[in-house]
Amino acid sequence: MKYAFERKSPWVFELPRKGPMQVPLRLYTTEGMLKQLEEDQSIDQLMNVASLPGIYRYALGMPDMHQGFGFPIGAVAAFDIDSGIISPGGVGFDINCGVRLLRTGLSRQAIEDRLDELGKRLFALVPSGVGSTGHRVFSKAEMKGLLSEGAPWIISAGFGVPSDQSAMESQGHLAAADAELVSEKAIERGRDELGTLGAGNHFLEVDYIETIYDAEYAAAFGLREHDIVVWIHTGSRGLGHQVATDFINLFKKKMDQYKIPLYNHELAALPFKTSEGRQYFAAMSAAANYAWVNRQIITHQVRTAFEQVYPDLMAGQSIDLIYDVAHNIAKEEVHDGKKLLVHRKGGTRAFPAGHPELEGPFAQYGQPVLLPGDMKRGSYILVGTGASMDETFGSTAHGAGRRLSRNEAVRRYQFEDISADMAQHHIRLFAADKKVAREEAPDAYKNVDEVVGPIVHAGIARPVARSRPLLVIKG
DNA sequence: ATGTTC
Repeated sequence: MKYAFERKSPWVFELPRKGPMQVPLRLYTTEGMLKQLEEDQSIDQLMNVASLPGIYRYALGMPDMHQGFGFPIGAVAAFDIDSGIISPGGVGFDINCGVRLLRTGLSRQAIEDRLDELGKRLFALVPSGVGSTGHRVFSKAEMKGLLSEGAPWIISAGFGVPSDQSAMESQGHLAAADAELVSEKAIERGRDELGTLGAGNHFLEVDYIETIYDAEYAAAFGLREHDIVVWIHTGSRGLGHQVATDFINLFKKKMDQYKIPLYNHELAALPFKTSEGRQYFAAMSAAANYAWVNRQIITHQVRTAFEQVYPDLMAGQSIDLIYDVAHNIAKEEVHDGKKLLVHRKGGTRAFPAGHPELEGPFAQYGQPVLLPGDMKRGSYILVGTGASMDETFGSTAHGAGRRLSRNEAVRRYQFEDISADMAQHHIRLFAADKKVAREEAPDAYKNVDEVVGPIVHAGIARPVARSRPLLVIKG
């Protein structure tokens, strides 16, 4: 073992602070997955995060952790609001990359005969792939509106129903957003990309509920065995990427001035309470609003596809949003009675019942935690717990997490083999780009069952249900 | 992740 981790429990491993580290690292994982982490730079990256000013308690790694830009993916770090930093690399390039889950109320058996047609309609109505553009271009004035207001803006424009908004983290908008701090270049990149999936790990999936782990919570979230659900995973596209690029460049220039140590050239950070820190937070919030609008337009397109393909079944039937989570974001939250800036980079909020930020049924049950796996082995729906508030700043993992780099996956897997293997499992794959599909080969990811293990055993989320794919649309 | 090397 290259690092001197102490085993706090079978699922929690701690690396004591040393050198410039202000706090220890704490990893929620297994012995086996911890060993794999030594093959990339993610532990060193998390040690750098633990060395940043104002970090509170520990730097957290989730079981899906792997190497990212400056800051690992599958990591959570909270900083004192007054003395701590904010880091664009701690949010990620795809600001408010996130996941939403829809329930259709239709059974697997009912939709099976027209699945191919559904796949084709979804593939046509939801543009995917690098550089994909949407069905309409938004004006600059419209961009300012949606960047400021988020999901409510696009729902008012007719894409969705008011009840959608109450099933979104932060109700689909961050009030700190300031559209004036999003560069012209970022706005220009974003005007024609709304309603598009993008590439990489982004996807649209039609799944069926395979297993219910908790009948009461499944019923509360409207999940029934064999029912069809739709997963949407995408973010803020080129706009968010441009905001991240703009502010990483600005931050790098200013670090010396604010005397923030640069442990790695990718890990730019500035005090939150500086004009630059606040500016990034306001621009990040606007990009987060854009991502919620993006997922909302895609939701509208999914509803349209189901209505077109199944007009008979959809008569009197609505497709409802179960929940929408952000997994690349920084938010002001209160933990241990302290105001903190929580960075979740590939981390899902997992607030429990009774949390003051939750409303409606979620106040009673806790928020749904949406944890997608790879495109063959399916995904989990969990629920937030009190232990996540006590231990992980109300957070858990965000997905299976990569096991292999994109390049390594392309070297190992051929498109035809992936497609044939998925067909064997009765999964139809619609891929905009064969190379991207090879990067996303199921075996390039950790086994989602193995990733969920430490979460469930440590109690930082509770399992509610598991779904398996039938149709996969990939960028 | 990304108008996939501004």
